[in-house]
Amino acid sequence: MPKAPIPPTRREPLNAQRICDAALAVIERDGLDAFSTRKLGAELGCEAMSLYHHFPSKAHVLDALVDRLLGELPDPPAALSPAQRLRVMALAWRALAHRYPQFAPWLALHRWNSAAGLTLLERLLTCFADGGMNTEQAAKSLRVLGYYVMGAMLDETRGYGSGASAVSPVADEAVGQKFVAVSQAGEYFRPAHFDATFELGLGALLRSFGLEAKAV
Amino acid sequence: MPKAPIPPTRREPLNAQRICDAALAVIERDGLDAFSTRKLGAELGCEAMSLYHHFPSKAHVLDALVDRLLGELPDPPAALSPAQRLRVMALAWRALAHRYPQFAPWLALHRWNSAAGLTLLERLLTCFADGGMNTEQAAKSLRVLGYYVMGAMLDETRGYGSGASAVSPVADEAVGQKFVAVSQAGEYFRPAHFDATFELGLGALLRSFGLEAKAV
DNA sequence: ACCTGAACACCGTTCAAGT
DNA sequence: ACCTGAACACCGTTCAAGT
Repeated sequence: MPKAPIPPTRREPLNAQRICDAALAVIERDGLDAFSTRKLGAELGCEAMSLYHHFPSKAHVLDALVDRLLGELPDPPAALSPAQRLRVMALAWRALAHRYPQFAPWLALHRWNSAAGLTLLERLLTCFADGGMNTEQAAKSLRVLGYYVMGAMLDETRGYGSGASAVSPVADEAVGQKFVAVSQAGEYFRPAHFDATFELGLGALLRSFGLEAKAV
Repeated sequence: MPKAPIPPTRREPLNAQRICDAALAVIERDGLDAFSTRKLGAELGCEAMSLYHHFPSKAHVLDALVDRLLGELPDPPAALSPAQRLRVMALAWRALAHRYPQFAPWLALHRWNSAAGLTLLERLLTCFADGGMNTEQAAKSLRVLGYYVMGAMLDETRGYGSGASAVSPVADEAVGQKFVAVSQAGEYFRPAHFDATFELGLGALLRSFGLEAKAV
């Protein structure tokens, strides 16, 4: 007589892909600070310790997530000018932060020294070189553009949830009375203005690079 | 007969100032992630719980630190042009991150909705207004400049210690072989070039704002 | 008023054991 | 090979108690 079939409640075996999917879901649902190996295990129907068979640490899971998201970024068509290609990549990079606002801080602050990150850096540096820059100009311009996009990603998303706001904020009424300029400017700090504001700085920086338009 | 004097080992009573001093010392010594209320208590020679008599939570201690550091930022002389005043404030803000690199992530990501923060925002917005901008232009330009400075602060300091680098970095030799442009650019990513790189973007953004020079 | 100690509900990770 | 359960060394914070 054959053995009884395994109970139907027996779940799929774990793998890196499923763990990453679940991690991103937990982070976007509960926030990055509340993300723990134990909670991730519960989400997957296993013990937290089972994860260590697929990743050496919690940080490795988050890094795998970064690599996956970086790998999704587009390679802009070569027909575009260098400045246009840089614009496309900057906007796609920023868009990732808006798609995963809770994960954004890890995404933005992570160094691009993984394979996917280095591939992107190479691609970006090529844009500057194609625009006529030498190595030094390209490296510094890349850094400048990176500072700007990274700061925007963090500033635009931190309001969404993860609690980096002051613990003892000044009450809104007091702001209106004592900080008139801030109070009036507040309207333009809202999400409705994010795209236009980002474009303002992005355009200024790209123009300042003086990249030669590539013949199409 | 009078009571015996209190033993000389009895320490100073706690106060907010001493707690903040110790917190900053612990953070810069051990890193922001390793900063805990228990460790702060040990540094001060008291139980972790004693801190709660002076601050309602650990986050409040860190916020008090932000407020103190923001309060140290200079108010540039009115004789300077609006663009020059903005430059002075941007550099002073960035300099704080370099003075306290471990604390920099909290400093940079914290919203300026405390009294000290709002005072600074008011001062910055006044520069844009003095340069001829209306409320909308001033608000958006402030945001743009903030993105840039914030990103630079984080990017320049994260290498110093708190471990936001990839957990599985590509080995240096492999970078040299497979990512030639990145490898060559690496020289210009070093701290020796931080000031010049930051100036590149700062100058570009300030010029793009088209602020009128104020007669001196 | 100021501080303590035990306790609660969590963490990430190690280790020996199970199947 | 893959997963588990107990355990270790931590967290932030609550609470009742001490002086």
